[in-house]
Amino acid sequence: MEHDYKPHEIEQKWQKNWTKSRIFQAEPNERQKFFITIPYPYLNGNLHAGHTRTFTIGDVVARHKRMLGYNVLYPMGFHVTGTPIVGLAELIASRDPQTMDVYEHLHGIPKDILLTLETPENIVDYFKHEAEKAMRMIGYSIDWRRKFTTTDPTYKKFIQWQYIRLAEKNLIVKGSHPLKWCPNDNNPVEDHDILHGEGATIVEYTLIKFRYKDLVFPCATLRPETTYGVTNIWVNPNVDYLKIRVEKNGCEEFWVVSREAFRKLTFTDRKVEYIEDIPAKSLVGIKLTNPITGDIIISLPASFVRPENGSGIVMSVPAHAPFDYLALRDLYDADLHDYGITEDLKEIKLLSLIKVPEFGEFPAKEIVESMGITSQSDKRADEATKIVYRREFHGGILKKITGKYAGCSVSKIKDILTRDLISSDAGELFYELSEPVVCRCGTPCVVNMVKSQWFLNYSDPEWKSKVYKCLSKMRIIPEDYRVEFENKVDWLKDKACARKKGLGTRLPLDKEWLIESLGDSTIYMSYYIIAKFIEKGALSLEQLTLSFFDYILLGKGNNAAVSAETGIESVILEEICSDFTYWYPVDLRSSGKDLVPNHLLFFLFHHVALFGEENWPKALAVNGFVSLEGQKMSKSKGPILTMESAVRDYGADITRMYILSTAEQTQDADWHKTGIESTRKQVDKFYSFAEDVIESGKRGSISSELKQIDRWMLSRIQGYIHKTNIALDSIQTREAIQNSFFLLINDVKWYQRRGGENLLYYVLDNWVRLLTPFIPHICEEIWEAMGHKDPISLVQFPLYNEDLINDGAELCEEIIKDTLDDIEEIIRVTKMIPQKVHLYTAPAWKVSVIKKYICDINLKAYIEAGTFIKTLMVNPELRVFGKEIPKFVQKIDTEFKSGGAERYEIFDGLGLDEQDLLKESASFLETVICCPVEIHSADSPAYDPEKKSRFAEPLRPAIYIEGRNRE
RNA sequence: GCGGGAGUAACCAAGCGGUCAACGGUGAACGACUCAAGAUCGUUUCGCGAAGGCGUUCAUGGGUUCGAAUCCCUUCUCCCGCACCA
Repeated sequence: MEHDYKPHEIEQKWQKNWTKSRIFQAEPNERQKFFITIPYPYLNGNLHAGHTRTFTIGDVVARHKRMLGYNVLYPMGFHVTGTPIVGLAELIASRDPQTMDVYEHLHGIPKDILLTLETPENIVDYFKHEAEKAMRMIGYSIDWRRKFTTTDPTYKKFIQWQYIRLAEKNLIVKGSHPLKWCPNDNNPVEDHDILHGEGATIVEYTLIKFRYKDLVFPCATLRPETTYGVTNIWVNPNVDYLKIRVEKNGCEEFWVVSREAFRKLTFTDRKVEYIEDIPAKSLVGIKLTNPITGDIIISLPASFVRPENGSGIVMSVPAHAPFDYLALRDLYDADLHDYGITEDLKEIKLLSLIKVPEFGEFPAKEIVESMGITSQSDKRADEATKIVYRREFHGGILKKITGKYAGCSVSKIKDILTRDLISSDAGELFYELSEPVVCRCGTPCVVNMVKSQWFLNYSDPEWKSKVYKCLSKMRIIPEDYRVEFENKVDWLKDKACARKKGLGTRLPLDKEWLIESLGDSTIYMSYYIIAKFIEKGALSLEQLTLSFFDYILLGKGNNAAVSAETGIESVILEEICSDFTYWYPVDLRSSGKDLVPNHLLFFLFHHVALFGEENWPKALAVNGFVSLEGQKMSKSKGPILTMESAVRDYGADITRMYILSTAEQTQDADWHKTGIESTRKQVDKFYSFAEDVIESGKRGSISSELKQIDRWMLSRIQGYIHKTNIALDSIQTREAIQNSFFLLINDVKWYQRRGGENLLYYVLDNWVRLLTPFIPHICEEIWEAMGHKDPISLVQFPLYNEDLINDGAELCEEIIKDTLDDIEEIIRVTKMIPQKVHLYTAPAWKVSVIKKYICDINLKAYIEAGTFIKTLMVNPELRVFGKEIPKFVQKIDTEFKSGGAERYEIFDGLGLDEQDLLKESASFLETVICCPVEIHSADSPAYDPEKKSRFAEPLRPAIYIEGRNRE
């Protein structure tokens, strides 16, 4: 063992050693297996601090389980399908300045190599080597024989099998899908292509088709149920309206909409054609038919109607919509003869259709009146609308007027009603952006209905219910994420699963399309098992037939038939099959929390769809992100810290320990230079401790005679072993490092300070094993220096041994430490230089009061202080102290009632005299405070000039310090 | 808007009904060692205190409780996701 800790030398040595000895190459055996996977990285850049956190968590769990005796498989592959790598190749080919800068300086790619990364293939080739190199440099215990890349022809065979089988189960369907669209670029827009409107979403409206003669007046609404309460419709006299021809599913209709609405409709799944302009004025005052009630209603003018929203025509529900009520009220006294309206609008009856506890019959009217809103241009009308809508949505029940829907809650009716409206041709669906979106090219975006897309049918209720079932049986770490997963399963809708651009596998049902890249990474954990055989050349591309995968993954068919069909030797086939049976299912999939609503969800969906329940995954874990000095990382724009550069600068062990100690579980971690620097010092301390212990040559053991401090150390280390194991089991890496490192190192310091040395070797022996999952290289080095031949990576992890827990020893140390702290506090406060310290143990009467109290409370569970005092006074020996007893009882009463009695019981059980304890420790106290210490009993103090002994209490000696003033 | 989460001492960050003036780590100050520096070790780091104590704290304002950083409600602030993108 070298005198100075040189991380890189040690790390290279052990990495070579591990590779050579193949100790992380996992093969089935008689031991229990543990199959842990982490999502493989997407290779459009080097691995960074975020990967470092997630993958290191995986490695720590893998190493911990391995040391607990499990047969652990921790494999890794590379994800390259999809568009970003293609995009990156284009950017590099065109020498985009920002890209060149970020990839050269932050990803650390040498300029001459960077210039060659002009094709996706070169990029994949380069980064997969870099990624493997980085993961080897940081010491992950990965079985590298199983690596693969998602563009491997063999992998594509696997994915095709997956999609053929999904299609057979009718989980892949063809349909239309609304997309944010730039009409100028004629392309979908993603958030990074947008000038403004990033937050915009696509909102599904229902168009209610009011009719007038042969014309349709569509009104867009989010609340189709309110159609039952429509009293009129609104048109804005200052807006341009058009008559258009609309064709959908072969049916032709003529609609009246605003000019803006016409433009939007051209992008929907309808054929539309301009016929003529219609003067707005001619639309006011006409009588239309409500398509679901058959009521005849009038059209009225309103200024709040905006041509760009919906169709530019609005249906009016004055009982429930404040704007409608206001607009109607504004017209009560207006002269509408111009429009040919002669009716008295006050005659229009408000129609109430929702019952809601907070309001009476006409919520809109009530709120407008109570808020004192004056007109439709009042700014508070928006607020009133929100309030009414929210109340009605959450607590509203439909009234009788809604016919067969009466009694339904408003929050549940929308989908049902919409479906009914569509089937009766009273309504249609219409998608609109929640806020204006402008493309980078300056063009306002629209919603475009893309036709004939391939979808994964995630909204299938049966499929979902299987996922719920799977979730309910799974362990979710941390448990609070379970709700999140359940919500997301609920929220997931059908998802387009094919694309035209990028790298990937062709969709078997339609070779025009490529399988979308989130869909080709859902069950690949099973492929790791096959990959080993492909890597060693036991399987050729042609042999990977559908029946091969059926046989291996689903257990369908039989060996002889598959062997005959594929030409794979029967023995090999059997081996692959039994490997799969042994390793599957996945025992733990651990990932960053960003993958919860996508990858992890799909991982579950595809598993439950294809595999039998016995092969459904067992556990999911999620962890937080990593930021750099408070800044969010970005692969394409920086800042970024690569795994390799962190390891190069600080070493693997230090990087590993730092990234896992700085934040817990789903908390985000912030990478600070000062933080990792201090970790370096900490690891260094551990190294020198180990070195000192080894060099001293002393190997005391726990079977030799133990002193108080030894028993204390023994007990403490057991506590940390216990907590570390528990923490690692629930992937609380910070908690695990706190216990196995920081708290333990502090105790070791105290142990040595108190003169402990007998157990130093024992401590090291446990400690080094405890830390191996986190900092494996340095631990191997120390383990070897301790004289062991076998790698520590395969040695038994320390297990909790309750027999070594010694509450008494811990209590005694606590008394000493507290006494020392008290003495030091007095010295500090009085600013004196101590000449002599006198300690007084408690008088016998206080001890007997406490004993009596404990005895009584054990009998009765509750003690009333006054009664207790009376029973004490009966005893003549105690009666002598009658004056002091009430005060003392009061004190212990409050203390004990909040659970403070335990310490006394423990001490009592020791059969130890406090005098002896203090006398034993006196010499220690003397060295720390640099003056003599004398122990007295408060019962008969030889020296007590200031009567301090009266403060003595059991487990808390009184203190009197003689000192001189500081000059 | 919807859904999830967070606000703790100089900073990072645990705690999530009594053991809490609140783990641990940074940073800072002082002391020990040293010719000195670094490393290391010790002490302190909310306020007051020449006796181990007292007082005021865990975003905010209320409430529940014998007892709240911890439970419930109000308000404020911040972060994340909302999709066809990995």
